[in-house]
Amino acid sequence: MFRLSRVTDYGIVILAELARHRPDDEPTELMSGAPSLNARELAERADLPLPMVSKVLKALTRAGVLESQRGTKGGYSLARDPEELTVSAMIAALEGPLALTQCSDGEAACDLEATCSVKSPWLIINRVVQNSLASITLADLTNPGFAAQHTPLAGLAQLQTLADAPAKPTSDEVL
Amino acid sequence: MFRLSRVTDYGIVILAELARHRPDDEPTELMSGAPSLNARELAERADLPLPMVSKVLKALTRAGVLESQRGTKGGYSLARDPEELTVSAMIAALEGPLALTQCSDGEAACDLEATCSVKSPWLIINRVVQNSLASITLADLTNPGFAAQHTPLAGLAQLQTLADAPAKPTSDEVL
DNA sequence: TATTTACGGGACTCATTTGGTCCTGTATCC
DNA sequence: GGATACAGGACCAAATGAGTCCCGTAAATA
Repeated sequence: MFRLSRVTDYGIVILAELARHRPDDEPTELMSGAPSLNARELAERADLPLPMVSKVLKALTRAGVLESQRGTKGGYSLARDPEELTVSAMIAALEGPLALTQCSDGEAACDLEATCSVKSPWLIINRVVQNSLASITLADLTNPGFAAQHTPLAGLAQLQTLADAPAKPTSDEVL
Repeated sequence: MFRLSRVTDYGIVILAELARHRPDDEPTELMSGAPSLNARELAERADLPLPMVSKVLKALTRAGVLESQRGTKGGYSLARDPEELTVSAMIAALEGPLALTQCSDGEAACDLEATCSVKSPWLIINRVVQNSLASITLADLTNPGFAAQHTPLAGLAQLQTLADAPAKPTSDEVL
């Protein structure tokens, strides 16, 4: 059905919560570096089951999107600024590299490769989608004004915007 | 893994075969309307198992992408010109409307709707992807020159092209 | 140092989806 | 009327996904 897994769906929600929590942090933590929330707090804020939230947080930490702190005052915090974390990077962290079809992920050439004439078009499509997702950041997701700029009928204007504002490169960019 | 099903993958290959078959058709069929290939012939050309090809063809016919003819000289033919069939229409025909997450397909509001702050961004992402896929047609997929224009590093140029050339609207456009 | 808290890395179960096949019915052509 | 080919399912095995749980380890505190 051409959709991403629920883990990724939850992950975006959780990351948005973390991004929203950054600015108005408790003063007592100001000197200890990045503010953080633990898994339980995030599960409550997002109203999601704690085990799933914990699972997602672990995956995001392993992917380098989050930083974790163990112990009594432990928790999770963003490894980068929300402006530098793209949607494509979030998806890649939680689902692996974007690849719409088997033959477009670079591995395991299918047995049709010699005669397959649609391979490169799929690669093109992959790239277009990838660029689209790389042009939206976590900061955009938590910016109330962002959605208002993109009404349902403004699709082409959105595309134009994407073309004018190149995607920010990230270290874990794929494809 | 953010990929589409194998049925869709096969479907694109099959549609490409049908599109490629159109121009140099046997003269004997010129007066009988659109040229056609039957399921067995398509399975052989695409080197795919016949039952799967048949399944895909039936789905494409039900979706209105193909027209079928029963009987001894039966087979399948494109319902429209390749220039008018977009990639997004093909995907929609085989997998249903594009919806990356549950909350973006318009149905069954999830129980987080009241507090969910990332819903509209997902809608935006959906639309951007949709527009990208709607800008590439079946004719592009079978045009050898098309892939050459889009080298792996020309992602942004591709986006610019999309913005300049608005997507062709189709009857089964979704979202 | 003992205890508590919280992350790390798994294994594990259950339900759903997917990939693939097959069978019966119906329309068409000769 | 017989052969061909599409229509529409049912059906099954394998893979995937969602979700839970357990045990180990690190950090802070009393």
